[in-house]
Amino acid sequence: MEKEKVDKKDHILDVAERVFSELGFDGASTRTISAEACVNMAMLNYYFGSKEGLFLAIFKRKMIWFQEQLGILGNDETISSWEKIEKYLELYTQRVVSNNCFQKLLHQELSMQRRGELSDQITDIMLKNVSEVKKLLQEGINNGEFRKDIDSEMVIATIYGTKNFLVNSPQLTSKVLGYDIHQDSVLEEQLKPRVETYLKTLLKSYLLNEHDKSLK
Amino acid sequence: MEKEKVDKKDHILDVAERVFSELGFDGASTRTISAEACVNMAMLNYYFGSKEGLFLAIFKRKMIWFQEQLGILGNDETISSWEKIEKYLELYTQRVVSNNCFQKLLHQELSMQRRGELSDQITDIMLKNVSEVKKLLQEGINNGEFRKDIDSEMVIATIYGTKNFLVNSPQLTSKVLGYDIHQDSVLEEQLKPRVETYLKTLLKSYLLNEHDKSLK
DNA sequence: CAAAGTTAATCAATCGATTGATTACTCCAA
DNA sequence: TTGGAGTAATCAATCGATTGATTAACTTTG
Repeated sequence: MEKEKVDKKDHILDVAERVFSELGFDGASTRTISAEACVNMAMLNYYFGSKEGLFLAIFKRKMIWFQEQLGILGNDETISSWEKIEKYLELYTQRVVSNNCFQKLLHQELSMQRRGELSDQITDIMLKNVSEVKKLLQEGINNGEFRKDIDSEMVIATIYGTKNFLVNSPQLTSKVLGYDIHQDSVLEEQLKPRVETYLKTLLKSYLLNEHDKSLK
Repeated sequence: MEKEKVDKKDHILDVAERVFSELGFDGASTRTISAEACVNMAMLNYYFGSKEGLFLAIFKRKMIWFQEQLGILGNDETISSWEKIEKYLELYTQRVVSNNCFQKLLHQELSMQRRGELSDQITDIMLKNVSEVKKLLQEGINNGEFRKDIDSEMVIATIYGTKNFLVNSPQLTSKVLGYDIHQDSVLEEQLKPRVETYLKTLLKSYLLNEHDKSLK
C-alpha cells in the first residue's frame, strides 16, 4: 500500500513534469495533468495540497538528482584543459538530450521573477555548475593553454545559451535546421552530435592560443 | 480622427507590452490590460480581434524596425561581410538592451507549443530574421571571407542563445557577473558593451579565415 | 470497524469574448 | 453654414467556458 502510494505519486510527478514543461505553469491545468496521469483531479490536491505544491514537489525531487550530477565532474589530472572542456561539452550535450523536458521547465521558471523562493534555489544550483566550468577555464588560462583575454563568464553563457535556444524553441529550431527535433531519434542522432561538434570547434577557435590550434 | 485612433491603438500597445512583460501572457488578463490603459475591455477585441491578436500586434510593431535595418544592412555593397556581421551584432545588442522585458516574454511564448497559431506566427517572423543573417553568413562564405566549414544555423543559435541566457535569467546572470543587471544603467554601460565585444571576438575567431584575422 | 484512498459532482472566481445600445465623428447635400 | 445620414468608436452588461479547489459519498485496505 505504502509502496503503491509512492509509485503513484511518482507517476503523477513524472506526468506533471512533462505537462508543465510543455505548457508552462499557467497553461498546464490541473485537469489536463490529472487526465494525462489517469488519476482523479482531486488526487492532486489530496497528495500535494495545491497546484503550486505539485510544482514544488517536482523540483524538490529533481534537486536530489542534480546534486548527484555535480559530483560526476571529477578532477582528472591526466588530461589537458582543453580536453576537459571537450569532456564537459560531451557530458553536457548528453545530459541535455536525455533531460530536455526538465531543462526547459527549469529555465522557464528561472526566467520568471515571481515565485522568488523557488527561483533562488534553482539559481544556487546553477551557480555550482557555473563555477565548475569557470574553474576549468581559469586552469587553462593559468597553464597557458588558453588565451589570457577570454571572457569566461560569457563563454558559459554561450554554452548554456546555445543549447537552450535550440532545445527550448523546438518549432523554430526544427524549421531552421530542417529536421523535426521533437523526435527523440533526431535529437539523439542529428542534433546532439552537431551541437557537440559545433561547440567544440567554436570554443577551440576562441579559447586556444594560435600555436596550440594547429597542434590539435 | 485617424491620427487619434492610431495614437490610442499605440497607447494600448504600449501598456499591453508592459503588462505582458510583467505578468506573462496568461497572467496578464484583458481586464487588467484594459484597466491599466484606461480603455474599455471591448476595445481590445474591437481593435485587435483577440488577446492573441493584441500580442501579435505588439510583436509585429517591434519587428518592423529591426527588419528594415537588416534589409539595409544586407544590401550595402560598400562594406565587407565581416563588417556587416559586426554591424548586425551592434544592432542586435542595442535592441536587446532597450527591449529586454519583451524579449524575455517572446522567448517564453516561443518555448511553449500550445496556442499553435500564435507560436507559429512568432516562429515565421523570427524565421525572416534568421534567414537574413544566414544570407550575410553565406555571402561571407561565397566571397572567401569566412571559412567554408562554418555551421551557419548554429552560429545564429549562439548569437540569440547567448543573449537570451543573459537577459532571461537576470538573477543568475547578476550573480555570475557580479553586478545587478536589473538596473538599466548597468545593463547599458556594463553588460551591453561586454556582450558586444565578446560576440565580435568569438565569432571573428570562428568565422574568419586565418589570413584575414591578422589583417583586422 | 476505522483510516486511507478514490471518485463524481459541484463550488465560486475568473477568464476571453460578444452583445446591443449609445456616443462621437465625418461628410455631403441643401 | 447647417443639418442629418452614415460610419467609427465606446460603453456597460453579460455570455459560456474554464480555472483551482472542495465537498460528500463511496471503495479499498489494514
